[in-house]
Amino acid sequence: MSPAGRPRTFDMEAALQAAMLLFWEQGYEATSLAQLREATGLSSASLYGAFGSKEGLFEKAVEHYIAGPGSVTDVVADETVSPREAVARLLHGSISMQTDTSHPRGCLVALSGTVRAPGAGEAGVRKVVAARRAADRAHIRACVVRGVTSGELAEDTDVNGVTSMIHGFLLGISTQVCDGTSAGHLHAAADAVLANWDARGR
Amino acid sequence: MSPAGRPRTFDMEAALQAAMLLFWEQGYEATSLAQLREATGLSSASLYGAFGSKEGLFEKAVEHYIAGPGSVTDVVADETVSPREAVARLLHGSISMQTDTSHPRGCLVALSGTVRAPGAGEAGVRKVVAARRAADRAHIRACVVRGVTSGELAEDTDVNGVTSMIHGFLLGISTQVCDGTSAGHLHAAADAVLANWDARGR
DNA sequence: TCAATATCGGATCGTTCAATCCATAATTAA
DNA sequence: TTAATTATGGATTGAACGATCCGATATTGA
Repeated sequence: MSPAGRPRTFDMEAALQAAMLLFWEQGYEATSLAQLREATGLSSASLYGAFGSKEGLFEKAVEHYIAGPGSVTDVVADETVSPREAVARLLHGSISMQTDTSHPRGCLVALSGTVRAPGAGEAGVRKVVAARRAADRAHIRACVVRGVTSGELAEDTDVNGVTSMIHGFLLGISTQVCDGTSAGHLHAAADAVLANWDARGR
Repeated sequence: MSPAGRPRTFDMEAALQAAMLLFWEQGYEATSLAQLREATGLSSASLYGAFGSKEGLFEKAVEHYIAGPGSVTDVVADETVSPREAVARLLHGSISMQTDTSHPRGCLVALSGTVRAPGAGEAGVRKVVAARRAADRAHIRACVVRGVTSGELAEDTDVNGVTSMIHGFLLGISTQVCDGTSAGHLHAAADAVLANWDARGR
């Protein structure tokens, strides 16, 4: 049943897509409501009626990102493939997505909310992206654990160490892409990380 | 010979230190001039007289950072030590510095200027930190090349790939530290990267 | 048919932003 | 001394900020 009141006329998906691209390109702080209004074609009233605040819009835009381009990292949570294969797809897939020229460079989740600002709104911005980063890390760690139990990795493998190595490289991809490092070099780097995985087999 | 005119009464080093800590903690965009005025104890006139603009102050603060805490990465440019040793000191030194609780977490250079903003000032902010990142990368690459020529690394080593792996991990340290990853896990991760280096020997 | 509800465009809110101006003070060069 | 130059504190600028208000409009449930 439709809710009472005048129905919304704008396309929510299109608005979130436009907002996502803007936040992705410029970051949360540097993106103004005036820009968001122009990009989405919405008035302040519509924007605030639908999302409550700039921070609320950012959260929804991040969710849209995670469901869209950011979904490339979902493969690492797939336990039906071997842990090495999952990590390989995670790294190579992330590189391909982040260097795709049809949208802004890098990863919105990796680049946002990495500094602490005093405003209350900042904490919320930080929380939503940090949560996704923590989830990715947890999935990587689960892969490493699976690798050890399956025998792909040595028994004495430092799980947290290998996890931090892979996750660190993953996070560093974004900055490198922003600085212009080529996809080819990054794919080779991912192979180097995976070679490390192989070298740790018993 | 002293320059003509009324001499400056404030401590330039102290002012840059205060500004550096603020930019480090909050990032360029989220740091306001009012905060910078309070932290440095200077008036707008003194600030603008000495640095010209917020962007100019940021550039000087970054130089102060590079000469101070950021100097830990200088070791990778030291050609008197073996390339593996240089990379080892780079990674472990960076982790120790970034997790030191006597100052903000992470690396100011790695966390700043990773997004493109439309304003003209943004380009300048981006330039100064991106230049340092490029320099670090070049030094890492030189180490990898030295490793190949010295025989530490195999002749068929993908130089750009290994460089991107090491640099990517280095850049990713900052985000991990901001998210609370422990120094211990990161040191173990650095060892994993270095183990990769060793495994690539011929 | 009508009250209640929710969205719309657009004007507008008070605040904060980076930056500038001004009168005064302190120094050097002539 | 005097003129030129630079730094100082403090008031102030116009613009941009995020957010809200308002009258008009469109829909639902009674």
